[in-house]
Amino acid sequence: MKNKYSDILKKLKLKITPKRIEILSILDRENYFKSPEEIWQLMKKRFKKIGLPTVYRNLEDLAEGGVIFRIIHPDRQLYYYFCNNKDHHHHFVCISCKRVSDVDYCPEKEVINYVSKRIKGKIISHIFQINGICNVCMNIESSLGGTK
Amino acid sequence: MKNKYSDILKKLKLKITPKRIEILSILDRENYFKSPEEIWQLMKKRFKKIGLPTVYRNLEDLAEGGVIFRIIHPDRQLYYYFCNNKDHHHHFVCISCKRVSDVDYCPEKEVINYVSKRIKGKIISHIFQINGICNVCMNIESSLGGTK
DNA sequence: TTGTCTGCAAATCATTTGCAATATT
DNA sequence: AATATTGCAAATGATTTGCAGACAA
Repeated sequence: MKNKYSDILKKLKLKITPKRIEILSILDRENYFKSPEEIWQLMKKRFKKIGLPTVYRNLEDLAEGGVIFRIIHPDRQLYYYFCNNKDHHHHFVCISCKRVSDVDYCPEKEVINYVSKRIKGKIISHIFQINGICNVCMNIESSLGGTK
Repeated sequence: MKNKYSDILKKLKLKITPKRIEILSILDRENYFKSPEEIWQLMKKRFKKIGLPTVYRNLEDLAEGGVIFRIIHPDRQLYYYFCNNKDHHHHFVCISCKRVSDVDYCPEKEVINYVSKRIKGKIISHIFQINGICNVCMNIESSLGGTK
């Protein structure tokens, strides 16, 4: 299990430090997106002296390496999410519980033509994120009773 | 022409102030996304004493009302864009010159099924933005000569 | 008039940076 | 040993807030 994260770091040419392993492990543990601050709090359980900048720097490096993903949030704050899905994909984000689900569909191919023909431009990247309510939260909601 | 903006503000139940008119006019003038700071600089030409918070507050209100759009940018900074397109649509953003072009295609319908069947969730909103190089910038680029 | 909008000054707060000490390879 | 990583303290900088005066309806 530890090897999984070591391999990831090795591929990114990042040194294998216990803190990086722990960050990946924390994010991999649950399908929720997390803020640097939250991750820092969890890290402090194991590393008494860890600094918040370390968390920020590592999250940034990992996201840059494409190993974790940034979640777009109105908070004007960064959130991160790890998933094992190696193929290009997108995310469904529950705005209630922060759970993330992979969406194995990418709209890029639908607009390549549009962009090249009509806009005569070249696509470099794209952002696609679906926000909503996950099934768990929908059930909670409905069990709270509520036509109103 | 002035009526266009007044009507917009009226619909949003916002008071019709010269500053709001000017913000809309500035954003409507060119197809570029702009930061609050940039807009503020432009505003100061007419309103000597205008404060930056006024710009922030109004941009936020207008975006909330769906009249202007937020552009997602790695700067961790807000940018705004105005377009006359009333139908639901998305944007192609030139990362070189900040020009925005409308994309009259929405991927939501492609994933409604996916989300309801496989994730069993409910979509509330979605974000789709295409980043690239516009035709103007591509031509500049290629005229700079460049196999390398 | 009445509630909204604005300017100003100050606060907030997530994120970043510099640098010396430490850990990884 | 050589280089990358980290902790700490301090800086940064976009955005927000409180409040009293000004303005739109």
